[in-house]
Order: sequence, then structure tokens, then C-alpha cells
Amino acid sequence: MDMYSQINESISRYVSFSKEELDIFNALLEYKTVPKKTIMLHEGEMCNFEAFVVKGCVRKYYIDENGFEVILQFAIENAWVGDISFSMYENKGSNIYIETLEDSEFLIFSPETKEELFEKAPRFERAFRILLQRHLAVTQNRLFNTIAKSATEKYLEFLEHYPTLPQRVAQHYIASYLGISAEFLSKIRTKLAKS
Amino acid sequence: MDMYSQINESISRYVSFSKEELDIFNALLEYKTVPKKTIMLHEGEMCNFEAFVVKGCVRKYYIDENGFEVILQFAIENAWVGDISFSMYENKGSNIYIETLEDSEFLIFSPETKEELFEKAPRFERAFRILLQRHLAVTQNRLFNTIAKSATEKYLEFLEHYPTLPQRVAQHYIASYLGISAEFLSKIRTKLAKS
DNA sequence: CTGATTTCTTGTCCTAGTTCAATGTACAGG
DNA sequence: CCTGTACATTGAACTAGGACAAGAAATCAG
Repeated sequence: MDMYSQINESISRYVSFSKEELDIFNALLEYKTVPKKTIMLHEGEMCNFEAFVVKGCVRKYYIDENGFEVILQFAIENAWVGDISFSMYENKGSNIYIETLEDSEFLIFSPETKEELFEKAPRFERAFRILLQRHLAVTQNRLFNTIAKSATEKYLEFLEHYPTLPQRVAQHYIASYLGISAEFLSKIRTKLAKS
Repeated sequence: MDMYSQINESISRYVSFSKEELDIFNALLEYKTVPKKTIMLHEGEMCNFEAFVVKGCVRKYYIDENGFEVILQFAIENAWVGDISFSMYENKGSNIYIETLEDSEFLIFSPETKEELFEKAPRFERAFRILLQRHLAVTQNRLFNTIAKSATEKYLEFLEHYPTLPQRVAQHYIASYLGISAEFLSKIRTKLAKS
């Protein structure tokens, strides 16, 4: 299975496209390889670039005025990342970053090519709207969990959703994603291992 | 200023529409009055209905298996509410509700009329996509605050964003929105008042 | 006006999770 | 093969915020 079948499957999940439409789509994508530990999007470089992860793993995170960092998203194979939300709502010094955690391969859209796609094949507008809806649903669910669940519950739910991540990324990143301290996550893990 | 100019201004904020397009748009909206303390969307009734608040105030909230409740959104005049995220991501017994907190007036879209709109005037698809992006940005910002800020900071930021709400809704709703207990919010307020 | 229900405040005690610090472990690079 | 740097574990002391309970205010229905 080549990378185009991966991305085509992803985009066709909620809207079905013809062969021709998919060809237009694929022709507009830019393939890119990025080594481990590279920051793909820095301060200032705001844009709603969007990337599909063909292979590898990235984290998207914010840092506020005080240097406090929170991981908003992990994206692995077949997921989308990007600063979809035209940078930050009332951006007060906080900033978004996207960093590769492994050597990774992407298919990338710039805002302009996205425009072009929507003009040539307008039905993609809907597909991207639905992807956005799903992303919002996931974020709302996380917000709920962050408020309502204990640290242990959050970690267990995380494991269900991302069973492979603990083997792939450093634990303190997972702690940051869950909104708990790295030390406390370690304690939770030893407790869970014993039972 | 009538209700159509309110909603037209809101939808035209990021995409500009012709008089004809706005007429098509307005003709598809359903006006509805809902008394205080009415639950507009219950368990099971999933759909991506969307409502524009002409007047009044609603809260959107989730309840999980254990009965724990979190307010995800307040919507007042000129805001949009709806179960946009086709109910819940991996819905495990948790459910979404939308309840009026004051006597309210809405302009409502059913999913079908939304389809109809997009067919007759496709440029609205983009406008709704942008609204969705903003909603996601707000939610991500809240997630960040929930994790990174102290209860007092969260309350102060809430006040900046929704200066009129403390006079309009019960305090324990605000506590639920902030993810803190009603008692603790009361203590924060007395402390702030003293200084 | 009156009782009833809901909301808000305040105090006491308690715990989940933090912070700090020390030690241990695992590699990656020369 | 050694060594520095990043990562993980564990413990002890601390704290932000929760849970509970009881009283005070406010709101509402009749």
C-alpha cells in the first residue's frame, strides 16, 4: 500500500470520491521527509498548513507566557496535524509548535493548494469540514476527561486510544498530554503494574 | 436591528455574501422561542442541529456514566450552539444536553436545511467551516487553560471573556465550566473582593 | 406574605497531585 | 569503552482544591 492509498482512504472515510477527484487531490499534495526532533512550525509562522502523517510521529503543543507547555495532540500514521485553528484564539504570547518525535514522512497542503483543491473539486470542502468536526469532538472529549476524570482514569483511557504510543514516545510527553506531572505518571504506572 | 441582521453579520464575518445569498440563507432559517430551563437536546436525539442565539442564554453540557457534569459552552446573543461534533466521539454512555438558562430566541438549522443551503449557495460551506475552526480554537484554548492555569487565573480569564455572565447565570454553572467546585469558586470570589 | 427550593458562603478536614531532590538507568557520540 | 545528557523512579514534604456540613440569602410559587 503506497502513501496515496493511505491518504485517500482517510479522506474517503465520510465522503466518497471518484477516481478523478482523488487524482486531482493527490497531484496537489507535497511529499516531505522530516528528521526526528525537528520543529516544523515556529512562533510567528502562523498559517493553517495541514499535514497527513504517512509514517512517524509528531507532537503539537502550546507554550504560554510563563513557559508552561501542554501537548495538545499526538499524531501518528494516518492522522492529520496542523494549526487548523488559524493560530490561537486571542493569542496572548502563547504559541503553538509542531515537532517530530521520530523520523517522519508527510503529505502536505499549503493554504493556497487547499484553495485550489476546493475550486477544482468542491466536494473536498465537505470532507475537510467533517475531519474538523471529528477533531473538535476529540478535543471536547479530552476537555471533559481532563476536568472529570482522575489521573489514573485518564492514563487508562489514553492507553486504550493510543496503545502503541508508550513504546514510541518519552513518558513525560504523555504526562504533559494528560495534564499531570511526569513524576506522578511514573507513580501511577508502578501502582498499575503491581495490581 | 432585526434578528436577520444579527445573524447575517455573524455569518459574514469571515466570508462576504451577496444580498441574494443572504436571502436564500435567511429563508431557510426557522425562528423559535424557548422558555427558560428547557432542555433542547436530550439523550439519543443526536443530530448536528445548529442554532444561532438571537436573545437569551444557553449552556451545553455533558454528563458521564457516573453522573458527573461538565459545562462545555455558554452561548449568549450572537453565538452559535449545537451538537456540531455529531454527538460524542466514542460515545460511552456520556451524553450531551443543551438547556436554556433564560427565555431565549433562536434561528435554527436542521441538518437537511443545511444541506439545502450548501447546494443553493455553496459559499456558505466555507463560512461554516471557518466558524467550526474558531470553535475548535476556543476549545483548544480552554483545554490549555484547564491544564495550565490555577483556578483563580481561569476565573479571571473567564471574566474577561464573558463579563456579563456572572450577572446572568448561577455561580455553580460557572464553576462547572471552569472545572472547579462551586464552593471553591465562592472562596476565590471573596478573596478577590477583599484585594 | 409565607413557605419551599435553590443558591451562596464559610469552616473543617482531607486527599490527589505537585515540587524538589536524589538516585538510577539508558543510550548516543566521540 | 567511557561519558555526558536525557529520561525514569522513588521518597518526603507541601498545597491547591475537593467533600461535607450547616447556615444565610435569595428567588419563586401559590
